[in-house]
Amino acid sequence: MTINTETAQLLKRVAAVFRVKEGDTFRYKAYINASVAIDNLSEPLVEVWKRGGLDSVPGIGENLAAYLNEYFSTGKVKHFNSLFKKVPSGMFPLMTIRGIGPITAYKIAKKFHLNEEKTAISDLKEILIKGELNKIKSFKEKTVQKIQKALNIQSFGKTRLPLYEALPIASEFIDYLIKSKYILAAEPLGSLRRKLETVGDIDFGICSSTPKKAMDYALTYSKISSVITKGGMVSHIKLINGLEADLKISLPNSWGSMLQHYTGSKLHNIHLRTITKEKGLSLSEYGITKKEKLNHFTSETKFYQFLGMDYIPPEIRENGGEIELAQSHKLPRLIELTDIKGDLHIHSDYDFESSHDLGVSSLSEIFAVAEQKKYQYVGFTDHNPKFLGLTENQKNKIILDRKKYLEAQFHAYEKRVKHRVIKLLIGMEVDIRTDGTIALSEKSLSLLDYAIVSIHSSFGLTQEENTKRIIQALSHKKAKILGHPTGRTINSREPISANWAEIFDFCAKNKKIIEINAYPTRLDLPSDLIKQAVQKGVRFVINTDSHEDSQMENMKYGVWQARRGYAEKKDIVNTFSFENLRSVLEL
DNA sequence: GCCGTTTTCGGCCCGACTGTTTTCAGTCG
Repeated sequence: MTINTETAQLLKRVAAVFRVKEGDTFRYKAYINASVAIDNLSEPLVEVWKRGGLDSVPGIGENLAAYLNEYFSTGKVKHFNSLFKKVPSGMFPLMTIRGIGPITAYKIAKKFHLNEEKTAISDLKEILIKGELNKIKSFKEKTVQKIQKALNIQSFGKTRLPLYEALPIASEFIDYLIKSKYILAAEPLGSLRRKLETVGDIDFGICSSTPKKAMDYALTYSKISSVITKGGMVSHIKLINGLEADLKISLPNSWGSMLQHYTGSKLHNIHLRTITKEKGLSLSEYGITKKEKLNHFTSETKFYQFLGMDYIPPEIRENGGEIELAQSHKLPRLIELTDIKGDLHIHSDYDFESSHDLGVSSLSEIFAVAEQKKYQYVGFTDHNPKFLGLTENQKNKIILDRKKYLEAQFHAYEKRVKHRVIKLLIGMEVDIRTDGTIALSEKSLSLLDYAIVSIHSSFGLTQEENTKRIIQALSHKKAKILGHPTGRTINSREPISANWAEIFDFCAKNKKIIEINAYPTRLDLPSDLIKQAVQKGVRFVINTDSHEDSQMENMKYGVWQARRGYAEKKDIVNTFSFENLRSVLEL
């Protein structure tokens, strides 16, 4: 479990205690909001804490910042622990079951003395087998059945699905939906539409003039394993791969409002409604109510216009200041996939045994894809030779041979194409060693157009050590780009600890470029950090880190990530013409 | 507990769905 999931869960538990013991629904909501905000954060909260930025997280104020400070310093919060003593601990695991909230969980845990977290779920199963759950007043047959059903389909410890796994699942369902004559349009909503790095479940919006027929059609999709709830306009299902999905139907005249509503984020919508409520407006998935008249919207653009705002792209609807920017017409013009003019991090098929993780596609295969994408340049950056047994001269010869190999293929390509030639850059991805030196000699470096420097080992150094090694590595004049900066891999490796503000300041001052690595399991930098770096005037390059030609399609993931970080075309160097790029790389 | 262009008190998004209810509570997103 990541630090953010863990912290979000802690606050959710505190919220539950306020709900059941104090009856304090507002404090409950405050804790829930903070919990949601933390869960949506792409940067580990502990890193935010280290740089003193806790209160910049929406939903975290003075008090929560103090509690979290205690939590990260000592590993516990005394105030929270005294609250937890007021309830049986067994209620907390029960809350992870769909349909069981704080109140139901408390009733069950209290009645059956479920005081152990570890056994609470199995205890509940036993209670159900004995048929004793209806001993609780207000628990009739249907409630018992509902809990039984939820337990049967519960997938415990489920992790959020990476975006690249969720997207094809969603596309396949959408393809099915739009085949129906009753369905006019269908879109994935929620975190998938906002292009979050991981998604918890998938929401689908369905536009139809005949909702009942549309819903019946949708629910006959062959890959649905169970229908959890079924309503006229909303149903909740589980797909055979275990993923849960919500289906929401909208009439055509309110399609825009519905897209807006279910795209969220939750905190974006809450903030939007809070500030418009003061002007006598009430917002819902059906439209905007003003003076008791409901105004319908067929598009989101019209919806935001009615509120006096510019259209806010889904990728930044995270309650991070975008609403105020839209009100003052100062939203950034986010980078688009079509702005991209090249890819500077591709692994070639040059086979040298002393490297690792070689590419498999030839230059002509890579250039064929680049041609389709109308790229103007491609940069090859294989890993540096790593064998300890090699002398510097031997390594240098490898670099030279590789250069000749790529140039020979390039000349062959040049002869074939007459009209427009894609430019070739020969770089290398060079390790940043623990001590901050880079793993290639001056002589070898001089053979390269540029070096991407990346951390591939010793991820566990302290914040100070990592900051120092990165800045030192980037200080070399050939080191133009910091590759996959945090080293994180989604759902598997935590990012390294580093003082990013200091690194960003260094990069802005010394014109070093930070990579937004588009490889779907990396998506590195996280969007929160991109946003900070953009504010400091740092420039980025969006690279696919491709090891075969098909992976060049991953560029879109990097662009989405950049958009989530408020990056514009001018912030991304591989939107530049080749001449401007040359000047940025000092070639 | 959070938050602020009617700020340091007094509010706190909105609706669907379900179940146990004759008007509402709980959960979810």
